[in-house]
Amino acid sequence: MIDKQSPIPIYYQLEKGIKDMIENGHLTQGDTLPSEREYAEMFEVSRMTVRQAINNLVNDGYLTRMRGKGTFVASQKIEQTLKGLTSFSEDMRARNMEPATEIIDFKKIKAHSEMIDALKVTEGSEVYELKRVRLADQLPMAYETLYISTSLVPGLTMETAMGSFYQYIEHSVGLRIKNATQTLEASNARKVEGEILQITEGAPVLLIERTSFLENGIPLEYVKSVYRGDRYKFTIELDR
Amino acid sequence: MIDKQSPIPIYYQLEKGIKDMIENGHLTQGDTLPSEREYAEMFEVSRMTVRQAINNLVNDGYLTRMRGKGTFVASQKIEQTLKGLTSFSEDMRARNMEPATEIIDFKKIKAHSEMIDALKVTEGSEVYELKRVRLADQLPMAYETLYISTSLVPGLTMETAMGSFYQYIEHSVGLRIKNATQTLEASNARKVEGEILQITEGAPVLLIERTSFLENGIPLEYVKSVYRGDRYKFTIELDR
DNA sequence: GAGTGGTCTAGACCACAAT
DNA sequence: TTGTGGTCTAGACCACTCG
Repeated sequence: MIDKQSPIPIYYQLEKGIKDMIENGHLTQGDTLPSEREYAEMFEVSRMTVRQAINNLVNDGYLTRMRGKGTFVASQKIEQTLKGLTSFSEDMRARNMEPATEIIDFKKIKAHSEMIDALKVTEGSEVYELKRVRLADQLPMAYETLYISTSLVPGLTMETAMGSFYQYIEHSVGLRIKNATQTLEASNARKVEGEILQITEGAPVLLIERTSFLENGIPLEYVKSVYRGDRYKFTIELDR
Repeated sequence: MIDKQSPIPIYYQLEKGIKDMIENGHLTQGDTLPSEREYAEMFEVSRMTVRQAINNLVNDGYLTRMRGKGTFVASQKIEQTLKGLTSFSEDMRARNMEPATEIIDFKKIKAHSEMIDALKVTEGSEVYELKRVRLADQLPMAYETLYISTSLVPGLTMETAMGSFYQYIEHSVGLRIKNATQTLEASNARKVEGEILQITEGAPVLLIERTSFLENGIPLEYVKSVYRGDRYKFTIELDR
């Protein structure tokens, strides 16, 4: 497992070895790892070197340490999915609700100032405008307007627009979404929003705006959503 | 700057010292820090101890290292402050607004069911209840009710309640806040909230609930806040 | 060549958990 | 009391940058 002659740092070899065991299931949630002194003896390295490997895995959330007890494989998944960027479909499934979509409108338009800022496209270039009602367990949950540059995703169709946009982008187009900037604010439903969401005009709604970015920093989509205030609560795990 | 007799770890004292210098502007973006060996000599500690402090700051995005060149203050702020867990004061300062606080009420009460769930205290144990109006540039921004177990922070006073609770906890009490779970939802101002926030009853408000945890996973505080919907927009950076 | 961060050693004492 | 992780020491050699 460890080659002390290798130019690859020992701590890194050990780190990768442990990480692999977690990822391929040889170590799973809650398992106790050998103690730091055991690892040190096993591979004939210093305990500080072992600690460096384990430190990195703790920082990355793979392991947790408990003084006096030991080092354990972290729980992952459960807390993991609360953090991070999720699509509407993923979000609803995590809440044990069944997502669905109704398309209200889908067309190409000329970009205007709002999108030029968000998507960093040039004035007058073409973007898709997609308006959808997002349903959870058959009931309206959100009304969403999505803008994407046609040059990035030329083959967008009605069919793909029905499902999870993130799934489509990542699996079919092969682009990887890296991060997003999101804002949330409270407001009142306007008349048209109330009709679509089946709530009264003026009822509380949560406005969410999101710009998603690819790995190279290029903006992929700009989405404005209106969520029913009585049915939707946004939950997030924050680290300090 | 460093007290070797203190029970607070040396690396943590140094880490905090450097972080403070960055946060109050004594060190700014691009500045070169003293080398690890210089720090070690300066405070008569081992270089490994210095490295532990610097490692943490690098992981937190405050510093960057370049082999053969030195250690530098990272560019941060812009993206950094958007992520992560921030106090009201930190949040407002990041928006170039001046935070202030008015205490409405501060007392000890017996825990009831809501707090028993959130703070994991036993029924009937004592908690502080602190109600505050949070101001930004002299105007009401949020109305906040905070619960903390008296056993964790026995010395909480009116004076400390005036400022940043996170600053107090981290700098004076010496506890380290690790993460928090936060929910956001849209609602309407109730009568009393409207009066305090100087908005009309029924005006849109953003309800934020937060439970903060220490490093050992113990819940520290449970906070319910009502933010003015017309003045406050929550912004967050999400990774996929 | 001098200075920097990157890695590593072989110990040490402490606080904490379990027995 | 034993074993764990948490902190710390006083060195060492390496790879890299820069003058």
